Amino acid sequence: MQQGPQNGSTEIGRLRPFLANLASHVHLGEADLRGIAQLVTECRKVPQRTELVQGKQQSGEVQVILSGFACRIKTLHDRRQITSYLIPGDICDHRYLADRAPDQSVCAISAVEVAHIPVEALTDLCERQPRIMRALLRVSAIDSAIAAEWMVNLGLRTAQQRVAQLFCELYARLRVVQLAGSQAFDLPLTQAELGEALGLSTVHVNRTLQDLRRREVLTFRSGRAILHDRQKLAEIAAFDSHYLGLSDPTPNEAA
Amino acid sequence: MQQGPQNGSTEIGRLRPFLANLASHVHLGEADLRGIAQLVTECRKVPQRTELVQGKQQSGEVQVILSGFACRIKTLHDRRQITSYLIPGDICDHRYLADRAPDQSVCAISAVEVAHIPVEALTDLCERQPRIMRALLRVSAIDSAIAAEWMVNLGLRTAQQRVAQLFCELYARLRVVQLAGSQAFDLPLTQAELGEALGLSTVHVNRTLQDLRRREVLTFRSGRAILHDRQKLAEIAAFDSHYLGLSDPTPNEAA
DNA sequence: CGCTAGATTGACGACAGTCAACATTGGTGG
DNA sequence: CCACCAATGTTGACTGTCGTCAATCTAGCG
Repeated sequence: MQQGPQNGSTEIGRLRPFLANLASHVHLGEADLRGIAQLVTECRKVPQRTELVQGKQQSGEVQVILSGFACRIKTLHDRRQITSYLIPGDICDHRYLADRAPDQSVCAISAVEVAHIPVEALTDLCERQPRIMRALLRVSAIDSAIAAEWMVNLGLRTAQQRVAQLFCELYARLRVVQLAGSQAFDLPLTQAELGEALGLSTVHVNRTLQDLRRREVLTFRSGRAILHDRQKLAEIAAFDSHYLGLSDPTPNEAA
Repeated sequence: MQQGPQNGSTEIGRLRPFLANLASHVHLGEADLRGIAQLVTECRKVPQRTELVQGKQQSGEVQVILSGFACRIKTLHDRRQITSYLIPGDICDHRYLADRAPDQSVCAISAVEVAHIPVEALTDLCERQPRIMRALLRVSAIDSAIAAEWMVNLGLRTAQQRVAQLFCELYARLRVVQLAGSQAFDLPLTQAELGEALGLSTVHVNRTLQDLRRREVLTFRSGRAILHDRQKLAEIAAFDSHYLGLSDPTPNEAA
């Protein structure tokens, strides 16, 4: 069933977040999953705070996060804007779809495991299995939808609402890959890194978090988020999960 | 050479902005252009301030802007965030790539002409002509890159810089479709609409524009922008056109 | 035990929002 | 041709959210 130490069903285990992510959009069979798993040429561990993908560089590979957290970053002068958080199951960048490199870099926030998949092999597979193609395009579309929601965040929400929105989003996304409990999840971010995503200063993030904590809505401490009152949190954020394209709330397959 | 009153080479003329847009990323031959033009089933005129695409609705067609300006919009409570401006040659939304509707609506800013292309026909063409597929994916990738740049705008630029950035971007994009002169272009936006894109209040947009005018960098008045000092404007914005993926500065074909 | 990264606090200032009045423009109809 | 109207642009006064700076606290770690 496998072709070497790197391929086959053992890979399915490691790739689970990615497969779960894809399967949450388009139904994929055993064969599809195995097909994808076999494309993985390399799994590597990357230490905290390392660049996974460089800004203007071209590579023939797609990188998929298997464990840990990363983010896409754009830099202006010497300040950074985090344009998205990448969680297990996410594709580092979708530039592989178009053969040109946009100007974002991807940076590991925690220690991260990534799988490499050669673009060509993936393209071939997509041609044979349109369902897989569709799943990948869906993932990419949702990526854009998240970007749009973040613009709303930056453009018209207050600090409170921004923080609340982000935690609602991350909760929903982490649920998909089974990395969130019913009201808590691990999130190895510093307050500074939250600020870089939310367009807020570290100090203000701190105060906002304190306020939410005091009101017993959300506690975020030492890398762990506890959503005491998801209802209220969603209210504050005016959160509508629609944009995440989660049709089925909790896929149980392969759990 | 044509198959009816709606198809064939006459369409090439009207579709020129779209074709120029595609061709600026991937080289396309006469045959490709004709192939695309023949897919157009309908061209309609849409009055100012009309919704072109509704939020959560699915349609089997791609809509392309032929003339006029539009924008994508997300709404929070009763305030709007413009997530992108659409200019002639742009595709209203890329949801056709994934078979699921994100939650943005598209709204005509000025009177607009749009061409409709059935998704299926386009998909078929893409399969026969991978170059066209690649061009479409490139366009979609640049769309994402613009979104990321707007996040930088909202997240870490000041009002001045935001305005400057936006005008730099629009200038560059309008150049591609031959809608900008050497230092001026038409832009039928109100200051309020600028504010909705930039995350600024109308009043503040007004003051910022005044300041840029006073400093003889940029004049924006009654729907026309004049870039008196593009150099300085780009400096203020810290503008780097790289993200727009413009390899060749001024394509002259079919001009 | 001291070091460092991260979190927290306080004081202060500034950029941008809000409100409300007023001016200008362009379009419409008498 | 002018009067009127609505939409857009402009201005001033005031407010508030949030940024900056800098000091202090805390916890993990060698």
